[in-house]
Amino acid sequence: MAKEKKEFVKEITRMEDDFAQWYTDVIRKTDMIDYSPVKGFLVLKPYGYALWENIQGFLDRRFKETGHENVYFPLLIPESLLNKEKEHVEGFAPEVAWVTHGGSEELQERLCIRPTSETIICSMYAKWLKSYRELPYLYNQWASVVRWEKETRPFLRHREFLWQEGHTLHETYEEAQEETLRMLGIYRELAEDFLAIPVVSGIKSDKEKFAGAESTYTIEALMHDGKALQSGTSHNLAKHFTEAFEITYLDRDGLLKNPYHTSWGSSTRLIGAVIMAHGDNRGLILPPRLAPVQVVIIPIMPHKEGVLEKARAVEGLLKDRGIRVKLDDSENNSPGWKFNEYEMKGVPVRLEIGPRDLADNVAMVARRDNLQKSACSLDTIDETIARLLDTIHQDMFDKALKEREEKTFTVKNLEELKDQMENRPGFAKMMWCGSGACEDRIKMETAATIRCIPFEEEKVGDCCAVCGGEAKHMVYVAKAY
RNA sequence: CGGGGUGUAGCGCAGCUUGGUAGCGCAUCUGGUUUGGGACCAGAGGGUCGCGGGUUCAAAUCCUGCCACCCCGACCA
Repeated sequence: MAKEKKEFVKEITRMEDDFAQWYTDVIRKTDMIDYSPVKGFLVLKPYGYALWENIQGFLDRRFKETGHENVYFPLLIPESLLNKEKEHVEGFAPEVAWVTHGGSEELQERLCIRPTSETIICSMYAKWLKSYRELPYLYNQWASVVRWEKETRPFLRHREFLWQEGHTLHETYEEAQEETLRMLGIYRELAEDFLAIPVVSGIKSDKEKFAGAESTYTIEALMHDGKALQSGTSHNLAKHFTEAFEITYLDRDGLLKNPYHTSWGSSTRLIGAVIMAHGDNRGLILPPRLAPVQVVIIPIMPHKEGVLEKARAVEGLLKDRGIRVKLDDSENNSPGWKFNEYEMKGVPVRLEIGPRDLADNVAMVARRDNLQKSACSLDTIDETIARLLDTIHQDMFDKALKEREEKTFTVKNLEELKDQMENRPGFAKMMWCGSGACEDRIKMETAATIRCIPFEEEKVGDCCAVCGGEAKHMVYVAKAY
């Protein structure tokens, strides 16, 4: 048996030598997903879906608070609609899936499975919008989209993923811009205040922006392996689509005008971000506000007298506080097995209650994030745990921020950038002249990309790190998922 | 699309060189003993050996065609 134990430890500690392997191991062992018979499509099992539900819950609440309503548009988009916005179709055409038959009949016009819904939504907005009095349109939809990716990875890139996409119309450019930034701000809140992942907010370069957008804003997070993950995007689409789809309204001045347009989205990819930004070699570490189970109580009951009753009482206390708690009183597995199981699944807090604790009127409290274990009086346990969950959130955020800072360097030229990307991957801060040519060179020579021009730029030099010309912006560069 | 590899029980694999009863570990089920860091004993169930063809008295094993999946090199939330 000692041998089995050793193998288990070996398997889960692969992170040091192979991050990708560690990532898929964690996902497999935590029973979040399964792989479908169709390549690139994922089955979300209860534990995986619960994570998404909690993300949905946070976003939906914030969307409603900012005046948005949920709607639903169809899965299939006629080819002619997809083709209306030129840049958009060029961007998405290579990766759309097509429906060509209805029953045994070949369709006259083939239908694409939405890779995103701008086109179908705009076609309906064109029909609906008449007057400036109806503006703004503030709609969001929860849906899944299909993009026929060549290479897939669980949560980070599949051919179908769950997401939300907001699509709004406004009277002025300024209003649309304000909306674009407001929604990016909500994504930042989600990442930092809910998932405990620090992010860099900023604007995408022209080459990296959404197909059909005037400008694209992003939040970028850094993973354990030094790669960046785009974790939410918000686009100011200006009139690109509203003109192409002839969305018009009669304004106060009696003139027919095209409204300004935004769209913004975030997806199940965020679950991948949580795994890769917080996990360790024992498995998942869930931030408390996301965790489907925040506290697991493991009764240790060689003789059972009183222990289970006390565990149930504690469960009740925590539930009354609104804490998501699970009492695992199954007798199939040993306490040791349960400890490992819930650590692997990332449950933030574990309570152990056994005869020894009962005698002292305490419970053992074990934190998942730093693996510390201490005794806690049963009299004040609900208060203690409630506070502890907030502490854990903050500590996880601080730790992730510290890690990001340790992986962020300023580079002065292409050589330094290349060196960083090869030897100590992470974010590089550098100056950039703004030219597409220099951007291409970065990508060609280092395989990294400009992640964004941050809102908070620092002047880390005077000239472009690539061409030496006059610098326009400071940018974050990294290899990306 | 080019290079390499793998298909055998739910999962992970051995067996193939040199053809001859389908095997191991985990998981599952039953009974019992256990329970403070992945418990133990005893028993049981579970297989078109990826698919098709060929050679042979006999094929998981040899030959052949096909299929699927994985890894490495060009696009992407």
